[in-house]
Amino acid sequence: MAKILTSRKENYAQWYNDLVIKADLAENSAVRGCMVIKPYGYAIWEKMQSVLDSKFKETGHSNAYFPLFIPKSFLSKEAAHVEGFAKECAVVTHYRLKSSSGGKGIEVDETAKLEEELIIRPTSETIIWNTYKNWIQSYRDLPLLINQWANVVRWEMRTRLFLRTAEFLWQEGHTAHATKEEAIEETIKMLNVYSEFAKNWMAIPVISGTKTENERFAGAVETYSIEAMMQDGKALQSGTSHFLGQNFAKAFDVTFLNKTGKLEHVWASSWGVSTRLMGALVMAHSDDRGLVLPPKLAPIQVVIVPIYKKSEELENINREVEVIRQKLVASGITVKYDNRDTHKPGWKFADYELKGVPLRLAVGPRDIENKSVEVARRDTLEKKSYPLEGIEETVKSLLTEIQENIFNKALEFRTQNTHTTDSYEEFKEIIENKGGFINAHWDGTRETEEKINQETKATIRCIPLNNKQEPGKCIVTGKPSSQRVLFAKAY
RNA sequence: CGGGGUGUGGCGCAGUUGGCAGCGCGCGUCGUUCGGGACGACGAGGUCGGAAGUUCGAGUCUUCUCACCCCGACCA
Repeated sequence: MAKILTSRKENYAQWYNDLVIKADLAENSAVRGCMVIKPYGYAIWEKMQSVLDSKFKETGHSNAYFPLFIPKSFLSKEAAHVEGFAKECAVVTHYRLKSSSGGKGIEVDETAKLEEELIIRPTSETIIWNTYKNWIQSYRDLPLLINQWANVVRWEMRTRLFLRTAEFLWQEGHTAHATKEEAIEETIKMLNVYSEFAKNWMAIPVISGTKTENERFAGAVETYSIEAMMQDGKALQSGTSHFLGQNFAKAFDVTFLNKTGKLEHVWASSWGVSTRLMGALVMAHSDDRGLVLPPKLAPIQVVIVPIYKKSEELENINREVEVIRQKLVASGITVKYDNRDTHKPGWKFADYELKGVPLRLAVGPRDIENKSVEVARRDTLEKKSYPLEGIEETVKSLLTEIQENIFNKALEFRTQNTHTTDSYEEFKEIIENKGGFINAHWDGTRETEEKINQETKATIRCIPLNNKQEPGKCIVTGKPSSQRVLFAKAY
């Protein structure tokens, strides 16, 4: 087999890059830091979108759309928020071009300067809260449960396909509530939507928790996240949900009359997942031969490849496969029959493995003879013949099995790479040599977290929800601690 | 923003002392092949990132410039 991917062992980062490009998920564009998401990659994103979108609808949310541009003055209304995003904003300053004086090319027309500059949204809290001000007057207008699917821009210094790009796609939910309790409940409810999605659809186990002050969203009172472990032991924050308190309501003066006729500021949440999930999906399951996709998110769940010598044989196989295909489609399975005669079977095998198609059926003269089909699993690379009779049931249960298997593999990997220690020396040694997650005691201060970060590159990923309360001593300062927190190097 | 590197057919690269722009993959046509990335023959495709300079002559030397990549600080 021609080796086309760098192996994970050789260079994990390179493997990831190779894979994203070779599997046709995305490529770098002519614009620095911005990627082109290719049809195959976008198909996966669309599946994620469609599942999440229906979950948002089920939990009572409606979609809407707010502008890409945010007046500069809006961004500065919430102090922490502007502080957090100021360094990575793209700014629109002019609205017209003109022909260059030299004759060729165009240049900015300096006479067309905007009175107020526009920020390309790094997130939409400000424009949305400015709008909510007009939508909310009474407790009867609450809760307000809105989501938007959009692109945002954060001018990142260094970018990586899907994991960190200057422009990325995401959804951002923005809700307004009458009480603090309700807003917190919403924040956690959506965090749970994310964690269930990660587990049940992406087949990635995640740890839900709260962020420390250092890692908190700019403008939030509390940030919750789901953290996943990648195959190199690093953590990937895969979704966030923020309890915003009354910060934005106060900044944008969003008030409502409660039942007793008293004017109050509303309580808020915001939550989002992005195309970064694509990166998580790639890095959680894939191997040196290519992508491994969970059946529930695979654009093609089953590919059928005909094996033949002469064209009469192909006609025969075509007829046979059409029957199989219809049975599978009737069972709700996404099937592709690839009978292109421009590529050989071996080439197709390798290509669909690279693209992570969960199951591959091969149908040749031998199979027709034996009334069987050769089925190859992408996750285990196992090949086996199954009777044609009842193939749709076989495929269905294999797909279920693959979905479970890759989740279990990811869970097993995480378990094996999660450590517990009470010694800072050991902590350093683990981070340095083994990687993975570490549960350790921490005194709760920003200083200690920063010290650990500087000395080891590890950060506190989260304080897990429903964490076991367990008195101990901070691994650095020895000060008392009531629980262990989750440390790891992160993307 | 600091450090390092690279720009030559679609992609990956070679190009010696300055002397006819090459190789592999891919692409096209034809034939033989087809149960794990087939092979042969023929063929198409490049103002060598850009500008200026040195020279009889520049992919190669000089100056300037642009772009991208990698490593760090920052970040979902």
